[in-house]
Amino acid sequence: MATGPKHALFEEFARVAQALAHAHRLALLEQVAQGERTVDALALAAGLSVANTSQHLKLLRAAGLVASRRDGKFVLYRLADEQVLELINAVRRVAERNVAEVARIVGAYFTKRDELEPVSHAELLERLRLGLVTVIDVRPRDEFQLGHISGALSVPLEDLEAHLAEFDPGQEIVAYCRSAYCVLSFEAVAALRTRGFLVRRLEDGFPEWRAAGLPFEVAKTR
Amino acid sequence: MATGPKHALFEEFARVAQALAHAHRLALLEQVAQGERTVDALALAAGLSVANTSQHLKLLRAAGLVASRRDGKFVLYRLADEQVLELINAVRRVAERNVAEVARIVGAYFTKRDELEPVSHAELLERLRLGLVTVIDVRPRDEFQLGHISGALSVPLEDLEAHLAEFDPGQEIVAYCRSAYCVLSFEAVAALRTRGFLVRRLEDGFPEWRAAGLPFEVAKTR
DNA sequence: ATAATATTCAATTGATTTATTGATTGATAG
DNA sequence: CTATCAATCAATAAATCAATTGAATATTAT
Repeated sequence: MATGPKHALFEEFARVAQALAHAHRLALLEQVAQGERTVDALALAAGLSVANTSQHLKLLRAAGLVASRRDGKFVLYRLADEQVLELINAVRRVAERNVAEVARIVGAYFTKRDELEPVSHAELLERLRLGLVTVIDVRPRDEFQLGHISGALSVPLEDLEAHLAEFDPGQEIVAYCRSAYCVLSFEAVAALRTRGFLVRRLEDGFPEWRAAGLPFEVAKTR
Repeated sequence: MATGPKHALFEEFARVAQALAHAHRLALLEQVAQGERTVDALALAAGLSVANTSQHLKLLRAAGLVASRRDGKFVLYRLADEQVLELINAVRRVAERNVAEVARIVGAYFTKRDELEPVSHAELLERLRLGLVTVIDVRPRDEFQLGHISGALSVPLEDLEAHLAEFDPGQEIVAYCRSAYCVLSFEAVAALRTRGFLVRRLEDGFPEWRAAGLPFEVAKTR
């Protein structure tokens, strides 16, 4: 049973899964999913050394999860395609449903801060169209500039205080971030609720919104 | 960046991916996806020692990919749920699209034997309803008995010769197997074509058919 | 109880993976 | 051409994983 085309394919599939099998690489993939980033920027965002980041990225590229191109002195990495986003979310869904420890972490850190249901893509799209919501992007500004939901305001979590005056207390706020469990949007929701705003989270992050073909904008080239 | 709930979740997601990251475990998952099997049966099917199989299964269970129950002396393993099937197929799709080596293997071993498009679920369902096709299940008989497409004939690949007389040369045959790249159905198609039959493969295996909620039957308890 | 069978566990060995360090390559600017 | 900066490579040590072996556990049949 150790030979034949089927086993050869399983070896390749295993290599793809292996590439996902490290917390740092999942963190890098989350970053890369926001848009093209340099190795340096990714290393900083993930809190890793540049050499280590480079090696993880190399492995991700060999597994077909990311692609890269050179732009002058920089090498820019991006997600290979949208199937990769689906794969990552498939892992997340299985872990949510079947791994007790995930339920425990989510229960302890996340749901208490966000008792209301998150907003779905469809609902946000409709309410945006009707002008009923303020959408805030709580990621760092450079990620906002790489791409954001059309009409969203850039309100990095650390600048939240400074933007409070801009929000209409009568209008609902929807906050979004990098992905389903990105902490920033949970923190933003908690902070705004204590100040009396009506605020909910988007069901998942910007990459999923873009992959769904919904309207987004890009600010600059870099 | 090495602490916090997000990192803890990534560690858990990585554990799920890690469970998929071995060819033997993917082979075991494919078997388990056909229906409940004993450790012994799985070890035999995968060509592994029982102890080794048991340890791989333990890891798969810890990652939430399979579940088990004891029935007398036996422990029966099954897929944890249908999300796991989706996860495995998400890995397969990414590998097909983005890993050159997969394209090479598929090209070399598979597509040459099966130049026609595979039959989709919807098409097979319709043609079955109209009585236009003979559906053959080319897996070993015990897998057929664990569950098969309603109306399918059990024609294990090694018994194919003996069943040739049963087939109506004027009617199209659709062969299916365990999964998208299960070799058996490719071999069956090749063998039947050389004998002049009109025959195609189903687009993927029995587990996907069942997960899609399409009609299937179970032969015996074991 | 005892034996037989199915599975799991524990300990070992060899292989693979990860992070670090420092050297090297590739590209640009002066 | 040289200096500089971004990224990669190479070598190493620590940690983890995989397969084997033999012992241990759980269940059934005698």
